[in-house]
Amino acid sequence: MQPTKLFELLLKYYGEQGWWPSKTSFEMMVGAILTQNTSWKNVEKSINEMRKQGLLKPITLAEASTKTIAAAIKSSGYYNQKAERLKLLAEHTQKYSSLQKIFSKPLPELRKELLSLKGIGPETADSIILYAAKKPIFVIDAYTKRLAERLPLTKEFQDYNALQDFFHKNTPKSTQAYNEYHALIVKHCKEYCKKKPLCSECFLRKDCSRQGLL
DNA sequence: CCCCAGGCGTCCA
DNA sequence: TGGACGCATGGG
Repeated sequence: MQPTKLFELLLKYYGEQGWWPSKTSFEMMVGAILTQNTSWKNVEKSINEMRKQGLLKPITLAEASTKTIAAAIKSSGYYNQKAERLKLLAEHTQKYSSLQKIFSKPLPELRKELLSLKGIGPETADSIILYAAKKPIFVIDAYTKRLAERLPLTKEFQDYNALQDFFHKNTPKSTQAYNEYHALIVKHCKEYCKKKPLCSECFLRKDCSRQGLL
């Protein structure tokens, strides 16, 4: 099946998702770190607690102790690691006068800079580039790999870069489309891709076989 | 009791 | 370069 066709089907079925759920770019970045290998439900609690304590701004977060931060984000798990990494992110942001200055860099340079920060790997960097900096990059996560493997969409699903290249080469480059596409994959997988037996119940399979796309 | 959740850094062959 | 492992809470 073509990636553009999959996008069309998901969009028609679920409608627009309007990601990322956050009020500011910095809050988005905080959420991106907190949600690493962690359910979004647990992250929401942490974000709310951080908001309550005024920790969602670079200035206050950079000045808070890791102990304070860790206590606030406890529900997200790995709280000692994540507290340190959030603090480093806040301090890095503070070094520039604003996030806008960081985000205005060319995409490859921005990606390299994000990847140099402790706790920001490929997925987190790409999420930030897409949802906070609003530049066109396709985010690969566990859901995307799973869907690509189970449909199957392609054989290039083992390696992060290979799967990302596959999407980049086979879809029109669009921030808005990539934003929706990734959100739709997550939405879909949360409902249908948790356990393998459910895959046969997935509406994509019915549509695909009906249209001879599998 | 188990497994999983919108990963990443480190270590080791 | 790639596979194992630690990190840790909350829900099913």
